[in-house]
Amino acid sequence: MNNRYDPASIEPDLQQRWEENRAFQATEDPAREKFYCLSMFPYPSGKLHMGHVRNYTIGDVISRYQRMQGKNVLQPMGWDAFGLPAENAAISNQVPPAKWTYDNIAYMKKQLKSLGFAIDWSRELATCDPEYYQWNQWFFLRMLEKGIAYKKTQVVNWDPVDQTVLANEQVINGRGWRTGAVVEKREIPGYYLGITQYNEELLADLDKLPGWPERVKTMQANWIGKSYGVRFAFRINGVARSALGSPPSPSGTNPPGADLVGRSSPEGGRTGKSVNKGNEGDKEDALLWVFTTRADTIMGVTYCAVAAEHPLAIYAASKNPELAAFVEECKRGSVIEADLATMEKKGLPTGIFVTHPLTEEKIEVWVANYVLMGYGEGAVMAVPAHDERDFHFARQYGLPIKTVIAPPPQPSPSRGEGVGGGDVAYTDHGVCVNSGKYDGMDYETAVNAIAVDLKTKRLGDKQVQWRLRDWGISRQRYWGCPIPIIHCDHCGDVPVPDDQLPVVLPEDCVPDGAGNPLNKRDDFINCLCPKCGKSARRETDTMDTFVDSSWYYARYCSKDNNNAMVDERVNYWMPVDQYIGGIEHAILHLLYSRFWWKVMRDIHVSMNVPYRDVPMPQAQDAQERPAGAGRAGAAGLGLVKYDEPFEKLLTQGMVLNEIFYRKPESGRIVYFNPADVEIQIDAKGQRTGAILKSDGKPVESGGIVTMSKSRNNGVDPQALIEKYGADTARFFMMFAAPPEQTLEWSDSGAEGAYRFLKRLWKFAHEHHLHISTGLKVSGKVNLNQAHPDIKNARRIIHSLLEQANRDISKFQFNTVASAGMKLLNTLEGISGAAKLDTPLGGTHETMAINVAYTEGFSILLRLLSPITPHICDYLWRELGYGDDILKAPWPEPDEQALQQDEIELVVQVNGKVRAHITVPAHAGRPEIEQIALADDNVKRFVTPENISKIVLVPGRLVNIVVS
RNA sequence: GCCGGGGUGGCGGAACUGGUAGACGCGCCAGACUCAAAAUCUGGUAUGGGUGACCAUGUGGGGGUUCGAUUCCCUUCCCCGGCACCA
Repeated sequence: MNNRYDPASIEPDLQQRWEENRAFQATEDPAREKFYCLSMFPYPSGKLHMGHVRNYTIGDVISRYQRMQGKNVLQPMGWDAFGLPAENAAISNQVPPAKWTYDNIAYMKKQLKSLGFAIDWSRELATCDPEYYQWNQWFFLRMLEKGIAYKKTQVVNWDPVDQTVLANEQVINGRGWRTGAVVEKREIPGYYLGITQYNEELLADLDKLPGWPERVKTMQANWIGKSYGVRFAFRINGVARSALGSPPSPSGTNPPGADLVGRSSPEGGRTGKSVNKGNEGDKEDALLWVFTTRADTIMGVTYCAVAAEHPLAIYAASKNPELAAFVEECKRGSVIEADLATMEKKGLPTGIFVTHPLTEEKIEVWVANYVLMGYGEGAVMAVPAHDERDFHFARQYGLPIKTVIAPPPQPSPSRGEGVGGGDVAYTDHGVCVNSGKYDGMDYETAVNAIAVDLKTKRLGDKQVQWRLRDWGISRQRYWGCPIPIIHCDHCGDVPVPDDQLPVVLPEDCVPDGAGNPLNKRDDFINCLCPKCGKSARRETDTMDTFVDSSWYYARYCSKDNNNAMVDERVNYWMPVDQYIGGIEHAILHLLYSRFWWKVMRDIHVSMNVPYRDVPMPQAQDAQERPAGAGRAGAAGLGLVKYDEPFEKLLTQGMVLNEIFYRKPESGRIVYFNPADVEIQIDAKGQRTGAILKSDGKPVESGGIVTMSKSRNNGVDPQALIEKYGADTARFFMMFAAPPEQTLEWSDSGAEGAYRFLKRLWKFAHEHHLHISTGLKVSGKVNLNQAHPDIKNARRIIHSLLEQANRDISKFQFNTVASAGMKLLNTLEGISGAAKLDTPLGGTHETMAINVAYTEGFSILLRLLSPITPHICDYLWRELGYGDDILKAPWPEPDEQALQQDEIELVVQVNGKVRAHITVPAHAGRPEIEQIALADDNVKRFVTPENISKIVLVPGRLVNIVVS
């Protein structure tokens, strides 16, 4: 073998070998335990970044480890290929998004292959492929049939230049992130998915996910935002129900068509817990419904406030120009929640009064900008004494403040000043006062009593409120999955019939930046109405790309089946045993996926008849299918089993690097790539400054942050692979930090990883003969009777293995890598310690050394093989261990090797380490105490008289307590 | 404001269920090899004191429980992430 480690000469060969052997192609086998290891698929942005390398290395280490544990492992890969960057690239380069995307996929796939990931490429998919997105469309139509998908008109952010809806994240300081145009609020129609129909289950099932990080579950729970309270109504004096008309549905939490004023409970028919709708009939007073979590403060209501979009506000504005102007102003304001939080509280009285349902008092209704149309009822009861916002508003407009809650009887020592009226609202729970019959009740008692009273009057009841809104999936964008709807002047919105699917997106469009280019494609738009056959127009909106990523994990399981979305094989592989990806997807993608999966479980589709007559594609690899596979589920069953798609979740940390910059007197900050900066240090290695290599002048350090183009602190993985090879890149990524933590890039750290692999190679080269000799004579040697130095080295090796096995099962790969390094250090130490002379000496001692090398290095190679597969695979074969390390079993420690005759104990005096003693492994307490007390240094602190106690921790330490 | 996660050498990070704090690596210092440099190898490297064996201090600060605390409890400061006029 070559005496020099040259990754460039071995890695491509091994990758080719794995590919030729189809080493990582997964086949369903009910007899074997499966392990589905999934990393979040990348957006094909151009080239891999360090975050990808980290993500996929973590996944690959887990996959390869599980494989060596004997599991049937599936690790697929695909492309989240629809999305805005392709359109933006198309606009600046005048290339069709499809070409840009497919070129990027080709390049990135090459990069992934060069990293040696154990991926089953036969299952590769791209979401922009009609073979994939046809099922988005098909399933969307099923959702439409079941009422889970629906159309409604809602206020959204509208970019007037790009002529598209913007997500809230895409609006920066009230302007479009790309165009800089002032964003407008617009009411436009779109399709929505009823994720709120699943809010209860999405929340409750978080408890079924012990393998998910706590913080992700917390973030999802917060996002779903369940709160318990009371929903009740004020009678609106002198305003008839009919006067308020039929407003647009304000909130995603409500099913389409719900009536705002006196509408049904947001939980609607699902729970059957319908609240009294109040008095029916046009002549009756209309009702103003509000929701509160603090029904115990209901006696302290001094006004009501409604959102500008609330029908009552609109009604009042129609009679009052000043109010109308204010309502308009509010509507123009930002819809970003964070902005609202800091906005000044403004409001105007409507002149309309309502009747308090319990006190019959007259209460004035205000329009206030702090009330959100999208949450609850778009209207609140205001209790200034016990709510911060109401308090500020009341102060500003001189509205009355009525205290109805007093601090609880038990003195709470930490209460601040101003309790019970004064400069702040008292918002804690307490006891009702000034509340008539409710006086003296605590929070819970009061809420219950008030809810009962409201219910008796048929004006309210307890109610659960959710923060989660339905998921709007319409995008006025070209590069996405077309929504399969046809607009007909006679028949309305008509779903595209199954046998006309897929609605294929024209791939040759070059967007010009103004609106959706599909609107200019008559060949796409013009079609015939499936119902009446007259000419009609195709919907040009496309689906949110989060739709694509909501079920790709299921498609991998039956990727070659063009007749069904999923087939029986999905129930073999799913759920995903381990999902790995960035924390940035903690809410959206993971919540949407959980929702989509549950809908797949619940939608009962008869698949006895294929939806269209398409021949099954020839399976490229003639994969065997389990019996019964081929059609999704049996009639009357959901498409999939199981409640949750992802059993365990690992959220990897970001990859960071330092930023360097200069800020000229005038002008913009200039960032310099760390590769072009030289760090200056003093004699102790401490940092004194940094200079730019090119001009030798100082630059400022801006701290260590996520790698990004804008701050020019990225490191290209390609350069790393080319310089050191894939194994070094992988080793460094695993060694530098635990997977969930942030990882700071370090050039010298990568260099150190390379150095270690060179040493590993060198060791194999130097001890080639010893190892092959050891393999031949291993049966003839009992290592438990070898030289003490060898036994000692073996004990260290096996205890390192023990620790590494514990760590790898916890995904603590940094200490696994570290154990590998220690293992090599130990092996390198054997030769000196045992005075190795000739490798073929033939004495028992020499044979023992050879066998110890053979055993130790075999452990080392297998332990490291998930992290650095190339070098380990190569050396395994080269040294004669076997044909294929991929088929080798995972190493387990030898209990006998862990035994020792003598052990070292720590001797403490009053908890401070004073000596180290060596005692026989099975020494009893008297013997240990005697040896400990005989130690010279111990004697300096201990006299026989002052000993008050001796604590003995077996195998660890002796603590002598002296007075 | 609420909810999570963290504060350990010059740096990244170790420390199994309360039991030797700083493993492993980076950096730095010294030495070997070399005409020299790179590469490689050997030794050292928490801080302060001592020639040294050792001693004192030390895991953000303060307090507690314990024979013994990075680990458990209370309190406080700081950093990161998420949510936020949510009624």
